[in-house]
Amino acid sequence: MRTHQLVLQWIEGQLSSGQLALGGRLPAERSLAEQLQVSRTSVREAIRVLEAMGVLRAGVGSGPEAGTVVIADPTAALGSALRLHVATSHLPVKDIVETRVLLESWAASRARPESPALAEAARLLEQMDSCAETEAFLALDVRFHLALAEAAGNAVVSAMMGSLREAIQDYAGRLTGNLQNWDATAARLRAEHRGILAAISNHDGGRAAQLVADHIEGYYAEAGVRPDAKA
Amino acid sequence: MRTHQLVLQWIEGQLSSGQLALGGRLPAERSLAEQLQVSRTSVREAIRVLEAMGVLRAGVGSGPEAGTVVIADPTAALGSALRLHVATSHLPVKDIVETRVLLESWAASRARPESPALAEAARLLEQMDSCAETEAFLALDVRFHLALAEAAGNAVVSAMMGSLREAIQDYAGRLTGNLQNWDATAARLRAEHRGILAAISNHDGGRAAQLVADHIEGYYAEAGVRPDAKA
DNA sequence: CTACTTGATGTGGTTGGACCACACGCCTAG
DNA sequence: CTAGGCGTGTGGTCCAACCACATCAAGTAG
Repeated sequence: MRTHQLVLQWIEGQLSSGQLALGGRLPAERSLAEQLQVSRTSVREAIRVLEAMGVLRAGVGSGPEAGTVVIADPTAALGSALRLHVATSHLPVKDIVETRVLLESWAASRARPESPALAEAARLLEQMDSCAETEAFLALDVRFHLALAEAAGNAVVSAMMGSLREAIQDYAGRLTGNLQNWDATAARLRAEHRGILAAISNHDGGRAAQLVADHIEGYYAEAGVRPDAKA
Repeated sequence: MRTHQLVLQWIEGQLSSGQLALGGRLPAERSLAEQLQVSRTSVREAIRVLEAMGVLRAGVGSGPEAGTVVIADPTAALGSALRLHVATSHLPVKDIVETRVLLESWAASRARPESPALAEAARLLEQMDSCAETEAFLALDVRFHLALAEAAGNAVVSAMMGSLREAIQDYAGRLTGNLQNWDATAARLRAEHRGILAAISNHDGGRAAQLVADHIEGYYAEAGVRPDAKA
C-alpha cells in the first residue's frame, strides 16, 4: 500500500463515517501529516487526487475561504476523466453522443412539470430569444440542457450528463463552424426547445423523450458528425 | 495556474496529439521535471491525478513493466469518483440504482446476439450453475452483467455501468445478508439470467430491457432497499 | 475615539536534495 | 557455460526550507 493511498483511505473513512461532511474543513496539511505519521508530500498527493475528483477544494491564505474544505462536484471528476479517455481514443465520440441521447431522453421523460429546474429552463429559453451572439447562445443552451436533466431529480444522471457535455465541449465547439447558416439553425433550436418544454408540461414524457433525441441527433448530424468520428 | 496543472496540460496535449498513445511510456519523472522546468514533486502530483483517473500506471524497477505507461481504465476513475461522492451523501444510492437500471436496460435492448461478449455471458452463466458459494456466485454475476453491457458496443455505457457497480459494491454486499433464503434467490437469478439471454437471442430487445429492469429492481427490493436509503 | 497602517500568524504552493526498495541486465568468478 | 553479484535506472518517500497569499490584531496617526 502506497503512503498516499493510506491518506486517501483515512479521508474516505472520515467522509463515510460523517465526521467530515460537506463544507467541513480538513486539518492543515502539516498537522494531518503529523497525525497520520506520514510526510506532507504524501498528504498533498492524496489531496490532489481528491481535488481532481471534485471532493476537496484547497484555498491558500487565511480565513473562511482558506484551507482544504469538502465540496461536492461530481461533474468535474467524471468530466475530466471522460475527456482524458476520449483523448486516448479509448472512448469514441460517437459513444459519448449516444450515451448523452440516452440519458437526456430519459431525463426528459421523467422531468416533473412542477420542478423548479424546469422553471429555470423556461427562463433560460427567454434569454436565448434576445441573444444574438453565437457563443452566448451556446452557453445558455448548455445551461438549458442541464436544467432539463435536473428536473428529472436524479443526481447521478445530472452529473453524468454534465460530464459528457464537458468531455466533448471543445469538440462540439469546433463543429459549430461547420454550420452553413447559424441564424436558421438557432431558430430551429429555439423552436425545438419550446416543443420539449411543452411536451413536459403536458405530462407527455414519451413525446418529450423523442423530441430530445431528435434535437440532439439532429444538431450533430447537421454539424457533420460521422459515426466513426474521433476527437 | 498551479504547477502540477501545467504538467497535466502537457500530458493531455501529448495524448490528444497522439504523440503519447496507449501503452506508451512517459519520460522518467526526473527527466520530465527538467524538460518542463518544474520540480519533480509537481510532476508526481500530476501523475498521481492521472493514475487515479485510470490513464497512467506507475511501476518501479527496470524493464518493460517499469516506468509510467499509458493505460485505459475509465471504469476506475468513474467508480472511485462516484464512490466518494456517495460517501459524502451527495449521490443517493437510489439514484445510482435507478441509473444502473436505465443503462443496463438500454444495453440489453441494444445487445447484438452475435457479439462475442454475449457468448462470454453465456459461458459465465454455465459456471454459475455449478457454483455453490455465495461469494463466487456474486463475482460471476458481476462479470455477467458487465459482459451484457459490452454486448451493446458502447464503451461509455460499459464504463459507466462498471463504475456504478463498483461505487455501490460494498453496499450491495451488505444487502446480501438481508436475504432470507439465498438458495432460492440464486435459483431465481439464474432463471432470470437465462430469460434475458433468450430474449436477446430472439432479437427481442424490448423484452430483454424489461427483463433486465425487473431483474435488478427485484433484487434490490428483495434485499430491502428503501427509496431513501443511504450508503 | 476613529481610521489607517503594519506586522505576526497560519494556510497552501513549490522547490531541491537526499535516501530507499525494486527490477533488470551486464559482467565476472567459478 | 553457468551462477552469482553488482551497477544502473526506475518510482516511492521523506525532509527542510522558502514563497505568496489572506486574515487578524496590535499599534499608530489623525
